[in-house]
Amino acid sequence: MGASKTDFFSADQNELAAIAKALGHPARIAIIQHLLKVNSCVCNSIVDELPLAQPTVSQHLRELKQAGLIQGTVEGNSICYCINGETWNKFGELFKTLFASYKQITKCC
Amino acid sequence: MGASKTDFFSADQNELAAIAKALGHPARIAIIQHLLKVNSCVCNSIVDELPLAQPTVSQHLRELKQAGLIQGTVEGNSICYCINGETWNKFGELFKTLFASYKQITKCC
DNA sequence: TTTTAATATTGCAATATTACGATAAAGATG
DNA sequence: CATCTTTATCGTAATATTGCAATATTAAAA
Repeated sequence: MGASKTDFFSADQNELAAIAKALGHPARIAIIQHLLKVNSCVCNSIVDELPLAQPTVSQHLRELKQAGLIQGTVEGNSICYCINGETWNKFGELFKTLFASYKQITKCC
Repeated sequence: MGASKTDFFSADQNELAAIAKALGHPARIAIIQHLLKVNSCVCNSIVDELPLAQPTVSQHLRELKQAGLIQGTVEGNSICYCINGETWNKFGELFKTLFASYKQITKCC
């Protein structure tokens, strides 16, 4: 019907899916890559980095924040964003585990 | 407008986003985890593993296939699915690189 | 050849996402 | 205080996703 049946999946599965979903848009990948590149808190500049209007960027930032991937701190009349190190590393482990749990199948139909 | 402005982002960013998007649903995470667990080709059983109707599962399988994460081979009157090892490892590297490129910030606003 | 089994496709309804103009909010600056 | 700057929120339109019943497809089995 349009709404995901999240109740029928494990918390684990829903969490992984939620992070992946948050990363599932090129604008949000671009934001993350920018924050990783400058490796510090960034105020103003994010909107200028993207080919999107300010309200749209603000919306993407909120989604990344809700997923726990980034954090924003009020600094005067602007807001500084950066990667949320704690959750970033935690999520990195989750994905690492997921991808690493594949054992090359030698024989397959 | 509803449609992502993919044209304005790099191929790199769109690819990462596309994989993340494919993994951005608990049912698809569940399918992937199941395939990783059994570590072989699986015909029939995927529908039974999920709390979803057969057409819905078929749709999720198609999305995972289109993203390149899994592959399906016709085997008699059924179809065997498994992780696509080549692309799986490639995507694993992409995510590993993304998550590893974070250097812990000691001082942040 | 009819039936059965497994999977895909179609069509549709409900909901979510994406994008942006307009506007609000909140602090800085003159 | 008036204004500017920066960011968030609201409202809304366009499009995408999710889910399933009904149906089609394909090959095995009887």
